[in-house]
Amino acid sequence: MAILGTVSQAGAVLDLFNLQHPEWGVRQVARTLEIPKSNAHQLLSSLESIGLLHRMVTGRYRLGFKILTLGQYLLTNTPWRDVAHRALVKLEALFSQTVQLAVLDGGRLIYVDKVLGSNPQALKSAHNIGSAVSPHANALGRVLLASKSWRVVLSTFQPSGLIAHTLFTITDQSVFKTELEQIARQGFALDLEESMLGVCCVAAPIHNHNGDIIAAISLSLHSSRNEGISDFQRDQVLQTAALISRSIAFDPEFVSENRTQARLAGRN
Amino acid sequence: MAILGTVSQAGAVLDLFNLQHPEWGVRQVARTLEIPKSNAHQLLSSLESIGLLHRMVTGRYRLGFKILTLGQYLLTNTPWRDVAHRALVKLEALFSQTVQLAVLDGGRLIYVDKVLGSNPQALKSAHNIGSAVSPHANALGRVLLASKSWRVVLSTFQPSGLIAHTLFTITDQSVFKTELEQIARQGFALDLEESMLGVCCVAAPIHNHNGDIIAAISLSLHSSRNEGISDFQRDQVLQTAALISRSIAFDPEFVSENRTQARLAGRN
DNA sequence: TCTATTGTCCAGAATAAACGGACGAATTAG
DNA sequence: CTAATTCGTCCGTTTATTCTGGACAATAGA
Repeated sequence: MAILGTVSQAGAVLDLFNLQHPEWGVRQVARTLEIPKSNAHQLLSSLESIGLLHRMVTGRYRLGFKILTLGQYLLTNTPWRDVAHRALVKLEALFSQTVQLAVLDGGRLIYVDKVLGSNPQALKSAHNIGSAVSPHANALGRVLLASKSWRVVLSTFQPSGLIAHTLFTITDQSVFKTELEQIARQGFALDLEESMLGVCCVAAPIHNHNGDIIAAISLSLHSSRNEGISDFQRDQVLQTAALISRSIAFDPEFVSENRTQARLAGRN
Repeated sequence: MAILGTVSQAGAVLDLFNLQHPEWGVRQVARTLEIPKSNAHQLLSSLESIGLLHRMVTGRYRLGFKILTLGQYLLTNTPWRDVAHRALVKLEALFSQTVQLAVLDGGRLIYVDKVLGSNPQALKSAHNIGSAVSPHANALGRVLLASKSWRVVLSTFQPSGLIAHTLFTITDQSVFKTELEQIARQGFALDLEESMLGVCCVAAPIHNHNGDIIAAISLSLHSSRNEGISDFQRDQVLQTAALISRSIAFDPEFVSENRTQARLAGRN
């Protein structure tokens, strides 16, 4: 174990920067993190020196554009994303409804791709690439959580608990646990107006060649809790996810990629 | 001064991850950075704990998806990007040629937005959002460098020097300095097949309300060094950049935004 | 099955980071 | 226009951390 305290603090500083607080000053950071001003100043200027933060002429700090570069590296080096994108396009063509792709990282559901539905009534409020939300009130999040141990799942909604988004959101832990077990058995998750009123989703997991769940896709549509999702829609989402999983597993490019690159890099 | 050594090293580790090397192991990092294995292990696991890296089941590391989230925060909190995007759309509609938006950060030119030209002969090899290139052989990069001191400019192409991309790339430092001085005087930069054969660009700077150059836009088209860019095209790019600058300067949302948010945040 | 390489962990030794205060500059309030 | 507050920056001392090399088990390869 043993995590470097300095890096941990640098991470805490980075976590201060979000949609509501795009810009931070030295004393502001010091107050919020309850550390001396000198320490906050060191952390901010150090993070600037490695490009993660950008120092304004006012002496205040914002996120650095280098983050975009790292993000592009990440997206480019995630080959299953291209496979999934093509499959999502086909799925959208079938239903004219919004489809999305997401992963679970750090206990948060992070959207990685989307295709907006061409149907005029399709969901247009889809998340941008990089949007992070709590996974519990979401078909995508739950289908990804279903493969994790209950201990890990618990940590994703601590300390705030299962926050209700609508009156249908599951807020009881034991009910939620039963729900996850059912999702793990049936291999897909439903969201019946639990994240947003009038919106229902179905999500299915994507596996890599080891059988691990690495991502999930979903189909979202305006529907009531009673109407829900049709069996045909659900099956098509499941089949699309299975198709993506198979492409990843059998395409030699993906199976061997990690090892090949590791070997090449090791030659240095 | 005084930059935290631990953060500096963490930055060096982060910089290892790029398009060619998406995945790194402990000993591999230790060899490359010439640090003990234990140290590399601590840095990697610490960077994972703050979400910047993701640990594979093999024990190797990749960039973490949290970076996408930070990138989305950055893009959302860069309001002039929306203003510029609308202007870029109009510029593309006028010429049907590819237009791009970029900033200078950490000595690198980083692309922030683009609109691909609808003309079938338009440049389709535009950079993705987040792409980072050396600024010297590029109209966008040079118009941004022109506002910097020569000392800063020098540091952007050290230690490799002015690398030639085509036979027209300026590789002599004194010639390059003269070129930058001319760009600073005339307020725009040309790229006549210096970055890619058969491609010419014109770029103009965007100023904020303080007069600082914060970004630049460019128009790219297939053209020979002799044909170059027409005066009309150049003037339209200049006018578009000026329009964006004025929108930023006079729109009260942008002028007061930083201070307002600072004040609100300070109330905590 | 045997070998080489990997990620992980531990305890002493070496060094960096944390801290509080002082300074000048910038901004706000009167 | 002036005064007072708040800001970012810097420095020297105290304190705590990180760094290092080696041993271990697990894994992948021959």
